[in-house]
Formats: sequence, structure tokens, C-alpha cells
Amino acid sequence: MTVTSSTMPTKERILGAAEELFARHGFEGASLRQLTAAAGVNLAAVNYHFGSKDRLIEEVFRRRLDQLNGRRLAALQKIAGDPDTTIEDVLGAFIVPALELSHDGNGSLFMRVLARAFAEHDDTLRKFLSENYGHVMRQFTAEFGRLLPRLSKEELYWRVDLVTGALTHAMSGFGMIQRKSDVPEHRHREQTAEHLIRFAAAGLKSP
Amino acid sequence: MTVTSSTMPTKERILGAAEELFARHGFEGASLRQLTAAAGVNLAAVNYHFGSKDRLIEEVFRRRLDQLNGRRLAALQKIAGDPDTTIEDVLGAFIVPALELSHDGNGSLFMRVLARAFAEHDDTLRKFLSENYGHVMRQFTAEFGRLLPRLSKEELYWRVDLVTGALTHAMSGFGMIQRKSDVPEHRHREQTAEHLIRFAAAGLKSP
DNA sequence: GGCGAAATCAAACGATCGTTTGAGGATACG
DNA sequence: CGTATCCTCAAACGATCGTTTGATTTCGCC
Repeated sequence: MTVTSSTMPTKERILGAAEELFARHGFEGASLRQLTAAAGVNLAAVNYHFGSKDRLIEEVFRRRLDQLNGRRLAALQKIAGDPDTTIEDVLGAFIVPALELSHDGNGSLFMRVLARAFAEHDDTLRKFLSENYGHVMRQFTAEFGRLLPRLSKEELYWRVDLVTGALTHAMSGFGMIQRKSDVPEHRHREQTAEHLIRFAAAGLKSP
Repeated sequence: MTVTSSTMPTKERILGAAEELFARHGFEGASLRQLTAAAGVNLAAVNYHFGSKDRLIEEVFRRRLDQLNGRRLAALQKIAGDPDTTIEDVLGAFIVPALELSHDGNGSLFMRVLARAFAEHDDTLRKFLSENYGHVMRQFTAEFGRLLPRLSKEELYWRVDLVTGALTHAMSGFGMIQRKSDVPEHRHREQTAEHLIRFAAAGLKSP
């Protein structure tokens, strides 16, 4: 199951095992001893390479979020402000990069880690996420606002928040997003994106 | 902040403090020593009254979910099968009882506990929830299916799942559902219910 | 008032937690 | 070859975890 091969450098082996165990057992539930055992490295390696468990948690987020939000913003830049752009386009820019995560390594597990971060009301973690990646949500919200001009600011925040909840829930794999064996991976991803976009667009545009 | 007064019996004081600390720090993050200290009872009282920490967690769920899902099902029975019933009515039967929870005690914190349970992929806890309360979601899904007959079973499950995600996210208070000081509590609850119902209905009915 | 069950208490149990230490091995460079 | 730097390792640190024990107090009831 683990994607941490013995040929990888120690740091990445730790990050891979951490992502998997944090997704499976939570940040407090996964111990450094389980984690280093799964990664096949010495217990002290975590504190040597990352300084502490908390910094390791941050690094798990940074590695994926830099890539994920980079792609999201790149996709948004291409369409933002364009008069032909639809709500569905903006939702696609937000959703598709997240679904693509499930491609490389155990990136799909990361969405579960992200869902846990939402559930944790830990201030340190929330502050870290808000400071480093809050601007992404702000840019997407601004573009939604441009496309839904008759919504009050309050209404807009409400709906974006509900969309976030639905997508986080769905993409972290609680739902029944199970690919059937006769459907190729990329086609399944397209269908998933269509489902999510159609649902979210209807909610955003609701009268 | 705690609703555990010194006049309450020990068992309920523990349950109240547990609900608050589980919401704030998670099931693994909240220790029995913090918990019993907050409740003002002896450390051994948890194991005496509940047997173990895991059984205490289950009892926290049981206490609220019996009440919450009882009201949900009662509201659903009144309208299920009726030809005049709308999607909005069914959503109201699901949502309003949850919003009413925030009235008694620290019931609002329980929605955060519930959100954590979704994030935990712990098998024991999921099995407990599924066995004891799975029939509620099944009945609501059946009624949605009756009102959306042209949806395939797969489509229906998809949308109900997305609605669940949005509502769990919103009701556990991640969002900006902050009552303004000039709005009375009951009016704020009505407005919140309207927001949630309108959004979810649009998503369910999307073409 | 006295007896037995129920409840509370301080204290300790072994296990596990994140972190630190200091010695030893690997590696690159003069 | 020697040495300086990066890395790994087994072992131990003190703290905290859930749970158990056995004595003590509280309470209902004859």
C-alpha cells in the first residue's frame, strides 16, 4: 500500500508514510514510532530532518498544497475576468487539480488529511493554513462574486462555504466515489468532476 | 462555558465535559485527566461509570443522536409519501432538528463532534454509527428518491452524499454562521435553515 | 443506628508518547 | 589518507496516557 520505496531518500519516505498514517489515524492518533517503522527509518530521523512532529505535519501540507493551489490558481488565471467564463469553468479550476492529485503517489490520501485539518480546530494548524493558502480561496470567491453579481456578500460567503464543505467531504472519499472496474481511471475522474461541478453550480446559482 | 454544574449527577457531568473536549481536541486529543478535571470529578469515575473511554465516546453519541434522529424521523413520517411534499420539506425535516440542538446545553458542540466522527476513519466508531443510525439516512434517501424519480440510484446516492457533506460542514460551525447581535436566536436559526435548504434543494434538483 | 451497596478517592500500574543524547557509520573533498 | 560533515542508530529521558486497585466515604433501607 505504501508508496515509500527503499530507494527514496529518508525525508521523502517519512513524508509519504506520514501522509498515509495521518489520513488513517489522525495527527494525534499516528505516533512517530508507527510512522518511522512504516517508513523503514530510525525513530530519531523525524526530529533530525524536521525538528518536531508539528513541523512534519506542516511539511506534509506544504508539499501537496504548494502544488495543488499552484495548479488551481494557474487554471483560474486563464479564465478570470473573461466575459465568456461560466460558474462551471471556475468550479472546474478548483476541482480538477484536486482530483488529479489522486494520480501521483498516494496523493488521494492527502484529501483525507485535508478533511481532518478542517475537523481539527487546532489554532496553530488553522493559522498556518490560513496564512499560507487563504489567498487562494479569496481569489476564487472574488471570481464567483463577479459571476453572481446579484448576491450579497453574505450570501456569497455562505454558498462558497457550503460548496467547500460538499467538495471536501466528497473528495476525501467518504462518499461512494468508487471507480467501477470497467471504467478507465481518467474517465472516472471526468465523471466525478462532472458530478461535483453540476451539483455545486446548481447550489451557487440557486434563486 | 461548560454546562456541567456541580449539582448534576456525576455521569452527566462527565458526558457534558466530554462533549466539549471531544469537539475541541478530538477523541484522542482529549485525555481523561483533562476531561475529569473539567467535569470536577475523580479520574476513576469514567471507568467506573462507563467502563472505558471508548464506551464513553459511544455514550456521547448515543445521548444526542437518539434525540436528534428521533426528531428527524418524526418530522419525516409526517410528510413521507404525501403527494404535496417537496424536496424542501424533506430537507427541513433533516436540518431543523439539528439546528435546534444548539438550544439545549452545549448541543451545538455536538455537531462538531459529529464532524470529527466523519473525519475519523476508525472502523469501530463507523460501525457503531452505521448500525445504530444508518436507517435514518436510508429513509431520507428513499424519500428523496421518490421525489426525484428520474434520477438513477447512483446519481441519487451521489447527491445525497454531497448534501450531507455540505450540511455537516456548515452545521459544525466551520463556516461563518455567526449570529449578529441584533438578530434574535430563533430568527437566526430560521435564516440558517433557509440558506441550507435552498442550497441543498438546488443541488439535489440540478438538471 | 447499623448494615450493605453504590460511589468517590488518592495512588499506582504498565504502556506509550515526543524528544534528546552520544556514539558510530557513511560520504565528499582536500 | 585524513578529516569534516551529514546522517543513522540504539538507548534513554521525563511526561502523559488509559486503566486498575484497595481503602474510604456516602447513601438508601430495614
